[in-house]
Amino acid sequence: MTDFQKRVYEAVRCIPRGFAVSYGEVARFIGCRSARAVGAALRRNPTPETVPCYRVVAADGALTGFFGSSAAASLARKRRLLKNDGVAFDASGRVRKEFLWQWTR
DNA sequence: CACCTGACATAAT
DNA sequence: AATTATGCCAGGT
Repeated sequence: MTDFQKRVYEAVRCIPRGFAVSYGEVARFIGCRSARAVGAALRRNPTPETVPCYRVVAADGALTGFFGSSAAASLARKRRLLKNDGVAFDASGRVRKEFLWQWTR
């Protein structure tokens, strides 16, 4: 477990139920300019019970991957978890903007 | 050390 | 709205 990964997981644990944040937002919060690096850290989530990685989505609300895969079935699972949290989606399957959250600056 | 690959983001076509 | 080009950077090889 690298130091970078710890920072990512710690940040993601703070995302409140019923909201989603973008990879870029997580990156910015932990002081990194690469959203891709965040995705790489979440690619293999070691503790799904304590790190709700399904609450992390693309900047436009799209679901780009889950459980190490971007397959439709994985994304559907991710969508179900978010829905279960009360998050709503638009017609094109993206998280509605009013459910996108971010750390207060 | 030098590539290479992405669960990304943004600007320019 | 959709596609392309660039920048990004941690991890693995």
